[in-house]
Amino acid sequence: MKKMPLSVFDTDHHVGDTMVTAADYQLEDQVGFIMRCVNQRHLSIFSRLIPELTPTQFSALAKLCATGQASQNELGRMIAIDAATIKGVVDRLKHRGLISSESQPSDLRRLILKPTEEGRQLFHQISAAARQVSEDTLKPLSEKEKHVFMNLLDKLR
Amino acid sequence: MKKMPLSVFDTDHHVGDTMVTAADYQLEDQVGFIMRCVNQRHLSIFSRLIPELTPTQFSALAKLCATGQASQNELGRMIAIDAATIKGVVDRLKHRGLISSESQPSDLRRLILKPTEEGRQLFHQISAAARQVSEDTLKPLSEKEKHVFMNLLDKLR
DNA sequence: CACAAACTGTTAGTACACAAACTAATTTGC
DNA sequence: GCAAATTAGTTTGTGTACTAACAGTTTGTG
Repeated sequence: MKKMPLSVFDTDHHVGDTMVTAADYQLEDQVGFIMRCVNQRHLSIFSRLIPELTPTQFSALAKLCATGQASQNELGRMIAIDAATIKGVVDRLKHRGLISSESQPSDLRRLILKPTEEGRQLFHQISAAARQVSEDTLKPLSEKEKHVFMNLLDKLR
Repeated sequence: MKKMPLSVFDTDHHVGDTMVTAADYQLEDQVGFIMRCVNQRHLSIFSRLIPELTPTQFSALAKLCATGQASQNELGRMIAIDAATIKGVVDRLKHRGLISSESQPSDLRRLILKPTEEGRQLFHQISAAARQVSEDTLKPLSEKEKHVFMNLLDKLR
């Protein structure tokens, strides 16, 4: 289904009393809608290859392993997660013993986060799978298409 | 702070026992990560132009206006939302008087959903803004790039 | 006909994601 | 030097989104 040529988008609208019709808005052609679908597929690939963590949790752990340490808000900013959300993510990672936190003496507002040894080990264990997730997600595209797509996607950031 | 050049990304890793290091995984180059960022931007555009509804609620209403009616699960399937999630979406739309539901006599399991007159009016009112959302989201791309991007995105669905 | 299989809707549980409102600590600007 | 602004973290509330488990209902097949 949905294989009708785009050049034709159904012209059989217009009833007479209103000029706006349902037919001139095609939900399944909208960026947001397709992105949500693509994201669903990506999520399913991710949870299959990396059942231990959610994408968000992995992002946080990966960034923390890369930087060594960061405050909670700082970590959120680095991976584009707002303050209210990062709290829950950090709590869950902390609860599982993958990261540790202690308040910073020079600024008592700050919580310094660091990956634990167990956290680092887990990250190293699954980082190969993480690369595979990206590869699998882009699998429907040719090498050239992948490059073009990533380039355009980056422009929409 | 954190303004150290990326070209240097901490090379002081490597402990000796494993070959996998932190530096060879660049979070911000991964499809999933960038898609989440693009989605954030899209969401902010959407809620600015259409503060009345969330993208999911709008999808449901739009599809229901396009088809006239559908059962709850059916509606979910049409817009790629699972049964548990669509229930909440439908409940909220119903609560706001935008759609109505009645059980289908010929199959007592089914709830037949229809947009109310108010729901149809709202949809028609905001459908122009909805098109604008897509346009604004893709604004960073040229006409040619938009076409290429949508084509590739569709392949990843 | 009977009964297993499939389907519809519901609930509970987990996990983002963001807005708004709040406290506490620090930095700034006059 | 001190009020104002900013920053860090927390809490609450709303809205997706998916999994798993469950109760009715319908249907296909033996």
